[in-house]
Amino acid sequence: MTLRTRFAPSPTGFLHIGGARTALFCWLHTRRHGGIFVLRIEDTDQERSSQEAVDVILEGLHWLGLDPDEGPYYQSKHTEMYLATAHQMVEEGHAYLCTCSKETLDALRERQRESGEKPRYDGRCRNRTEPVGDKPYVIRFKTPSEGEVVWGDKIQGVIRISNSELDDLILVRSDGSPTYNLAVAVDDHFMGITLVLRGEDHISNTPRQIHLFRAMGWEVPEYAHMPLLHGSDGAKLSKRHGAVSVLQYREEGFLPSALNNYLARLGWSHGEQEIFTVQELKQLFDVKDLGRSAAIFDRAKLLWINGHHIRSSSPEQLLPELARHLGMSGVTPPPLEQLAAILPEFQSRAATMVEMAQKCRFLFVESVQPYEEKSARKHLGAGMLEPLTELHSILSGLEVWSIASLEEAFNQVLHRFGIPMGHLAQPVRVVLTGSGASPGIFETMFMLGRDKTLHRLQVGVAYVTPPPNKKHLKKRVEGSGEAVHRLLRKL
RNA sequence: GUCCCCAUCGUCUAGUGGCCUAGGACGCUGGCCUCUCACGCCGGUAACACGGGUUCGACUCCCGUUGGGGACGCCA
Repeated sequence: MTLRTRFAPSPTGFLHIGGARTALFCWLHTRRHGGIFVLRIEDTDQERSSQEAVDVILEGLHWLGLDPDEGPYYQSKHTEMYLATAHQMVEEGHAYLCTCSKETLDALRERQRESGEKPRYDGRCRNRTEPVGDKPYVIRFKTPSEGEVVWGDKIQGVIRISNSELDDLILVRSDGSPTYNLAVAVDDHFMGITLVLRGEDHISNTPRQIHLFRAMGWEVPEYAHMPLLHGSDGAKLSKRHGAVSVLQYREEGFLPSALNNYLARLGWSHGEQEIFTVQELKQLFDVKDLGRSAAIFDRAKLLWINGHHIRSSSPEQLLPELARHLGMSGVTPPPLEQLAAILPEFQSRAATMVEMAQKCRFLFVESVQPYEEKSARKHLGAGMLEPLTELHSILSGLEVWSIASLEEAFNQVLHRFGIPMGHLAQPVRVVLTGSGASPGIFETMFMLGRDKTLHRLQVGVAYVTPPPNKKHLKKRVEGSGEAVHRLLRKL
């Protein structure tokens, strides 16, 4: 029998990182074993489900590359099938009609909790097979009162739950709609699911669903309950931790390959390997190798892995994202071919695509002023006037604008003033990029191009020119350059 | 409260009775490289929760304690 797994989110919110991990493990395990990955939308709760949520989940899965082989199926379209199953169970004596009101049940639970018992329905309607007048009723499953349910969980090992722990669960609500456990069992059966892989918060549902399978005489699938993902406080990931949509990670400049890599390493490992491509994961991942303890989400390591993937990605994979983030940071991104030329210089300098956009932004803006204050104070003293002027002069006369010629020009200035490399490179860097950190200075000048480099040097010269008194300045202004005009206006 | 699950460095993990004075990775940190920032390279920091067994020998097996998590809905 071919393996069939399913990922079954309920569309009551976005797909967060924990759900994404469940989907990833399901998908990877299925890829590894040549099975079918089914997507099923669990929208039996019409009140809380929404189409927007479905769309966002689909988009998130697609971004991660976890497209289903089948589906999405919608449970809301299978209502009749669920109800037919429930009625068959009533007919065959596996289920009954319960007319107890919510108030009655709340009171019952309250009493049980107080006396230290596990809250569960007491079965007072157990023999009812017909409605009582027009009194509203729900359909309940008649859980065996004796014995226990045992299954060999592919991750957790043998789990046994005593039937005395189980409630007579509601199959159909008083408004006639099916509930979760009924819908899941029916769908898992009719969709031919052979392996139910889900979070361990579903362990308590498993014996209930197994009971439904048995009552209907269906073959019970295999189960694998994976440990949950926890927030930094050690509790199940929730919105309180700022558990956000996986799409938020795209906005923050993470690569899907990196997110998959990181998520896969939470609860799973392969020797001492840390970096995996999706291809490798598809060949290596198996749920039987999963650990049994919960893992805490660690953004620092995600960042490191993301940096790794950025470094090992081809420009083609990165360019559209770089352009997108540049656009969002307010600069008009140049054509992709032009971006391709500069991208390699930034691959080793960014942990996220957002960071990369920030770091290469200086190439595309009109002005890099105001300079980063600390760097300017440190590197742009009055003493830089002559070296910068000299460099500008030599660069102006350069016939070929290349790394080699720029280096040669630099060396001339260095030699003439007898200063070390750092004493010229840093001031030039601040003047060209506005900050004290950038790719190599020759590469920076080369990428920036002749016009922008010369212009920014000129602006820099003006910046380091000691503030003269106005009279003196006015005299100089006659027939002098743009930069001085600007300086005058500033005074 | 009841039931279920878990327990190795701060975090992710390797470890399946002797190879462990516990290995790797992130982080933090010292250094190298160096025009800056990264990358890269070399080094350091830091853990078997506790108590009983079993055994010639326990991180590894068993029991208990403690701690953490999950589940107890006409939510999924």
